[in-house]
Amino acid sequence: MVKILIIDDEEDIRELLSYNLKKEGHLVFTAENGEVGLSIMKKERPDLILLDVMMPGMDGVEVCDSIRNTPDFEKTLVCFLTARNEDYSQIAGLDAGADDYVAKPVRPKVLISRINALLRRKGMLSKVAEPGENLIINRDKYIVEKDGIVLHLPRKEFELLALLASRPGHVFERDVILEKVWGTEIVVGDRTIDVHIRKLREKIGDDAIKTVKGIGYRFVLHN
Amino acid sequence: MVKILIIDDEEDIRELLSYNLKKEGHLVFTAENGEVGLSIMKKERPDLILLDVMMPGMDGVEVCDSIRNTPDFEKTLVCFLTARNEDYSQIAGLDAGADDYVAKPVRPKVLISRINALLRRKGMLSKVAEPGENLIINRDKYIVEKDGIVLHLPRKEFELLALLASRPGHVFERDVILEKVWGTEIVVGDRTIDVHIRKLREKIGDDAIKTVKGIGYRFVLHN
DNA sequence: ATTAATTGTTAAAAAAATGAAAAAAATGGG
DNA sequence: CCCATTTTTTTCATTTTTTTAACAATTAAT
Repeated sequence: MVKILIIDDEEDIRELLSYNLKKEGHLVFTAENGEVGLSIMKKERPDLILLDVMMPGMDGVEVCDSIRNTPDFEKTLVCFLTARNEDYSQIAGLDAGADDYVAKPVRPKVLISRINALLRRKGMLSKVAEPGENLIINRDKYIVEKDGIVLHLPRKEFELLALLASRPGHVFERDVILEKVWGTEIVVGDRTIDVHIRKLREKIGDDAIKTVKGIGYRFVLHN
Repeated sequence: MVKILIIDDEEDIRELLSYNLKKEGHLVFTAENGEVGLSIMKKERPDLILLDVMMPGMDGVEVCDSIRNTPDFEKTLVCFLTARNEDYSQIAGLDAGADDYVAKPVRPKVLISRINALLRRKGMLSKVAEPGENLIINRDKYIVEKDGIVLHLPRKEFELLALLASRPGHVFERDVILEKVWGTEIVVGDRTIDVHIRKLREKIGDDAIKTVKGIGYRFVLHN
């Protein structure tokens, strides 16, 4: 389940989108303008915000700016709803930090596929568990299920595992891991990654994460 | 030989690209819209899809989303064909999971070099050995498959093999090898290359790498 | 065939990378 | 503020990779 906030001044749109997203199993909130939207955001902490660009009062770009400047919400996903020819918003909006666009008039199927793509890209829908597989990562609940047993991993361990598992088989280089999990700001020692890897191995088994000496680590399925 | 699917609504473009790609020795399929394209994709399982962004019906971003959502095709290479000023698509499209872009109007030579670069980057051109298919170098996973057996090569050996195999038949001079694999900074003795070559020969067979006395080494196909 | 240059082989040393354990520091909740 | 948990650092052991060095074998040219 993903929390989605719709900010649009047109009631019809809110209802249309809300209906379709709920049908997808998401939890939907709506707001009719930017101010209300921001306050709902702070209360409900949605994973994704659908934001109309053209609105009376604060327009979408301003709202997005505001979101990006609100501590704790810098990384909330924002998807603009934009009229097809609003070239301005398409460029300014990207600058404002939107993660995606959907052109109006919105076709529900398109929207849903775009939202799913976005969530998947951002690792919120990661399902590492195909049928025979044994590890489920639930980014929404911050939970990992290993053979049906629920594990509550600390944040760094969770992020690290989620990253590795996002592309099974792919070798993540140490500096990429550092960048993705720790960010470019924080500088941590050389052994920090190893320690977290070891803790993960303790918890999910030694075989899941392979070392590629000189390069980095790789997550592998089954076995 | 690489299987390429072209999805574009303009017949002229399809023909132009098709003609040029076939001349390169590729196997080409075409589709005039997204729906047809997706169905051909499922049947033919192309290695690469050239996808026009602006099309009536499903646009390129949607098609790409769909590709990324189709089990088994998540990693198919997608290259967008995009009008020069479609800024939006260039950014949203990368996010949508395209692997590269070529701006329209497409110049065949440019396209071909881009495609080759892309295939090489993604390790699809290092499928050295067409008939018999006995050596596959996968840069993403840092593994080498020799007759279906997966080899985990240490870093230097891998880099060395990848370099040599990147241009089968071409003789790499010793100093070029040193520069590409070791870099200009590091200075190593004269026997270092030999030792690595020897280890590679141990692992992938003596015939794969030929010595060219006084010059360097050459990687050869078959046998 | 002899020779000089180059490359192959091998084992061992050196360097690099990682694992492990424990302790210190930071964080967060009561 | 204190306690428990998480995260990072430190140190040392272990393993793997890379390089060196000594010598053998090969090659190309004379």
